[in-house]
Amino acid sequence: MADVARHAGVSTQTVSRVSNGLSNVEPATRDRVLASMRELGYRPNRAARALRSGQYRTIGVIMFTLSSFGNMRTLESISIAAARAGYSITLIPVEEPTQEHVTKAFARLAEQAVDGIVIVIEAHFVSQADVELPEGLPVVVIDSSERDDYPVVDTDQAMGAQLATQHLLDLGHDTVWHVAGPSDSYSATRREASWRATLERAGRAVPPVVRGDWTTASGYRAGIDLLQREGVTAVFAGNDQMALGILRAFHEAGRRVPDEVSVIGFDDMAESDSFWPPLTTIHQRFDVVGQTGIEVLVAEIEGQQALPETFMVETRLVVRESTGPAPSVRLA
Amino acid sequence: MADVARHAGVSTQTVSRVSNGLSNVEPATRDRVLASMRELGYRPNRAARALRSGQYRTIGVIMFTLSSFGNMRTLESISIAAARAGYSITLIPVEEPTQEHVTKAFARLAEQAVDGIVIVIEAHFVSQADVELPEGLPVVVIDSSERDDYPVVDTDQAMGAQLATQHLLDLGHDTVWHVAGPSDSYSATRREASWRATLERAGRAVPPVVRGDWTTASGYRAGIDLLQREGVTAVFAGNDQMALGILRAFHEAGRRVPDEVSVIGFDDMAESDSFWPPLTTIHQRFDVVGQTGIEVLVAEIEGQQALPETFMVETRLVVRESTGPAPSVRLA
DNA sequence: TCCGTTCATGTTGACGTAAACATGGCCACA
DNA sequence: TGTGGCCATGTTTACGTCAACATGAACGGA
Repeated sequence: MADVARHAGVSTQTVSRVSNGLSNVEPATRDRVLASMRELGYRPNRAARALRSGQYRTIGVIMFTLSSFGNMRTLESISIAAARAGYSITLIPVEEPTQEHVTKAFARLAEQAVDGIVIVIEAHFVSQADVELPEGLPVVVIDSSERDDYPVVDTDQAMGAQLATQHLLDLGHDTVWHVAGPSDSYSATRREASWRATLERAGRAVPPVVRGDWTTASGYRAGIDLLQREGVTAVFAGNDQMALGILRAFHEAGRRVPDEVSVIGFDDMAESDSFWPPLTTIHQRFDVVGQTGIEVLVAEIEGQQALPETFMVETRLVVRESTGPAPSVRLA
Repeated sequence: MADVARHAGVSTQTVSRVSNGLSNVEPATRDRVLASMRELGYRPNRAARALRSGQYRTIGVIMFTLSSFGNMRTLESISIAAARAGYSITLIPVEEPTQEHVTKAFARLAEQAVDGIVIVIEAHFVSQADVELPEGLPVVVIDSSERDDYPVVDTDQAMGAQLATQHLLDLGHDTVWHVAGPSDSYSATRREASWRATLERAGRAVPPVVRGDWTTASGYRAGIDLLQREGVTAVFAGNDQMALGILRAFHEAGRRVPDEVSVIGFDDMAESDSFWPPLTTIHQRFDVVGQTGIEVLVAEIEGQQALPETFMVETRLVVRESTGPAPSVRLA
């Protein structure tokens, strides 16, 4: 900066003003400084700027590494929304979904140079983690339980599960089986509870839950399990990957979808429309979730104390070809 | 820091020494300082540290937003490897794969506080982009053409395409059709060239290339195209997503896989083993690519000038159920 | 006992930037 | 013509940390 100032024949302060686009600089001076900056290849030093201003213009994102379609999409929209708001994204990965690694990740986070953080981690890990977030650091929590300490942005899981279950009931199925995600997952339990509530509200029998772990392999196992049960005509899978595994199990057994059994997923992965058959599913607006998260966080960083609040993002039913009328209805 | 020093009754320099784990501090003093740090909730200021040392301990990653399975996996392994090496990751997203957005992203990158950068972008965008990388900034390029200015880490695309093509020839197919990725993609053209070379080396006819754009939808269109051609018994898809689209087109037309036509993919997505039928494909070691990239970059940052060099990561054939003997062979 | 060495700890200054305050020229209005 | 105010620009200083040098106590060997 001093070099630029000397080269342009002005003071460093003037260079600083030009660099920050402040108003009160003579156009001629500004041009001279800009020319010198270009010529000397000047780049403002972020560290010095941050040290002086106390602002890093950086947001930390802590998440289970991009193992899932949803996380990946969320991260994508977070990073784009942050870039638009003039913030960088620092990624703090959690190597494995264990308490130990979550705690480690939060420790790394604590020594980061960030103005605020986005937490995209299963709630029970966060609460159990030996977390010492720097006081006063703005935080927003995504896809987790409601909290009274931080704002939360979440997909309306209950609405989605209800849409899925109701869709199948509307097609004439007596009841709907559910292949749920792991019981320690907040999303999984919310979807499961809403599925159950929807069945009960309709006065239907609630079949036992088949438990998976979000992977296609667990879906496949669940599918084999379901094949051995009587009267399974409709299955609501906790996510699209498990739905894919279920479809595979049904194919292998020669069980026709949707003629004999309907399958619905949750997420609407990019590939779901090309599954065989194309998967009826619940579309999640991960882009909206990420964007809203950043908006809330930036408001917290730049504005006043944001009130802890929960922002719900809607879901939408996408009907494709893996769901159809119940077999008995068809016969009638 | 001054508060901690006062509280512990030492100088700030001693606090600094404790904070950095330097050797020459009396154990009793160290404990006293640590206690004060804890009590006052002291966190070292990264900006000041970076300003003083000239090191940010941060690596920038510029990539087309996590649109593809491969990018996502690569980013995952990059972030974990970086964390292990004591570096943070700053993500610089490219909103859309256009020249304009790539240039914008590089502009943002230039004002980042990073010690080095990983470029995960199609080569032709990088060369055409109006890129002014800060001089002397260590760089590693992933999944791109060889360069003489920066080290490159790349999957051995040629080997993978050869494995795929040869696998189908070995099964008795007369030739192998190819659904390629976009012609401006470096990976796509390398796979295509290797497929062609393998066929020619075996003295087989080289069918016209069917062009896709990596998406399942384009694979579906390619599949419909292939259905109208004569003598298609083996298809090598440029990636698993297009393979999925092809499978769907074949299913809809009642063409049996692999009895009537074999399909092989490239990537080995997490879901590929649950496609119907489970997809034979080429497994890419994205984890190794990311990890190697960070190793090379960190060596460049911390060590001497790394010689520009290309690191090849091997691929591997994963045989599942979407490929089988050629129909004519079966009849014989 | 004296001097040199070692080691724990303290003092000073600089990294690059920008806020706060200072300066001096110019213009408008009385 | 004098005076007050505005505006472009300059000067000073502090942000938090750590390298370099300074200090002084303790200890060992002659």
